[in-house]
Amino acid sequence: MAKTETPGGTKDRVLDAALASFGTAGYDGTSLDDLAIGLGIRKQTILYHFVSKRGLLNAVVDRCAGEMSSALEEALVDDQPDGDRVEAMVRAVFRVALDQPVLLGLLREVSRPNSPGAQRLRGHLEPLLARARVWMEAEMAAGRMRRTDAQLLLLSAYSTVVGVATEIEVLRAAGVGPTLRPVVQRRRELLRFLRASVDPAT
Amino acid sequence: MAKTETPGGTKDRVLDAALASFGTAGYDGTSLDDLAIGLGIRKQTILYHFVSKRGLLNAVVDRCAGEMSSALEEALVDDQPDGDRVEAMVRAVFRVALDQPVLLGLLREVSRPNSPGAQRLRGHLEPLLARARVWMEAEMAAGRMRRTDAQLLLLSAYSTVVGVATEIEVLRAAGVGPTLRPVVQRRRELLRFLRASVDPAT
DNA sequence: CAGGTAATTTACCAATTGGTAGAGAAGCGG
DNA sequence: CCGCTTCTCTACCAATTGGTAAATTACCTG
Repeated sequence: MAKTETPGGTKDRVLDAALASFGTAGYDGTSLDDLAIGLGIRKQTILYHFVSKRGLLNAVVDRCAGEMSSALEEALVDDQPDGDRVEAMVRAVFRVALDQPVLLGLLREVSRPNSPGAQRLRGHLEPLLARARVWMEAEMAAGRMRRTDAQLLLLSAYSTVVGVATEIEVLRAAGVGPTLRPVVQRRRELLRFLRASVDPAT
Repeated sequence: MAKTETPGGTKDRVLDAALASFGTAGYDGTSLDDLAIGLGIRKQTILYHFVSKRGLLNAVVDRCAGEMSSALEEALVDDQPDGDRVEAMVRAVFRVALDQPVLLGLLREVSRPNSPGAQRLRGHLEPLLARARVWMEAEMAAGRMRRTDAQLLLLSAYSTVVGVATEIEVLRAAGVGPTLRPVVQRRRELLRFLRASVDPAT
């Protein structure tokens, strides 16, 4: 029967609130009671839908990883076959970061080793990373990309992107308004860095 | 009188353990009871020395910020007057990161906005950042450095450095041994990035 | 030895936490 | 109207949490 989960339903509202709370207050800093009160419902309703707090985190991680993945897939598909795929992906990720900053907050929270949900996130990201690594190695073999450690480069780019979320908040705290400029500048820098790491001419 | 705090004393042992726990399990994920048990003492002993959990966090942050600051000061002082100060500072920070990875873990934990201790960390870092900004702006005015937004550049470099801590752990989780190579490579990349951002010729 | 101070401990406590058990609602097909 | 499923609620609980109060020990000094 596969009920298509009305977006206005309780389950989705809980997911939204949980994403925001996990991303800002952290997993341990989030209490199911507070979460429920904020939604005007009772804690048991949350537990009914997600069994346990851990289950809720898993659901949030699954959903975010899904959104991020499909954003990347999209960027790879409807782009010109041999256009700058790297740039397309970076732009896609930054677009997500701007549309839903909380998502990067969660990514940051959950990408800490020993964090609950870290393993699950890896499960989602690993196939993506594997594909990217294979592609990069093919490019390097074909001489279209400078020889370098693909995994390290990817990890570096990843941490840079996640770092953006933090920076935006830190800048805001430092009095630099929530303008677009820092993000755009950061994206430009990251692209320059990636091109430099990738350019076979160097 | 200023008792010079014997390094083997209980207070320092608590600080060490708290640093490790806050940096890996997070502030909320750390319980005073567990901390005490791990040290073979009672929780009240911790509270006697640091009044409250928050006080303990503040003490840990103070100590770490102090170590980081003095490492930076040292790099700036005993270096050649107009040698590559940027490189000296980067090397200093990476040295700290390698000697005490937990320290970067705490930095990461505490640099999350809305985190307890974030404000205190800012209090320590702000004067450093201000000095660096002033220096950079002077360099730019003298034409020895490319015109760019000093604050953004510093923030970018900062988040990159903090990202290293995570990466090391993630790599280890991914099966890449705790070798020096990733760190060295990352440092090289960061330096290249900084030079590119700074080079007036570009 | 007296006595004060610093350090650590035992004994409790109120509040919060994630979670269980079960009772009502609400809607729906027969 | 009945029975079934889905969803939400009230009631309760055991465990853990940070923290207070006071007793105890260790140590130093006069």
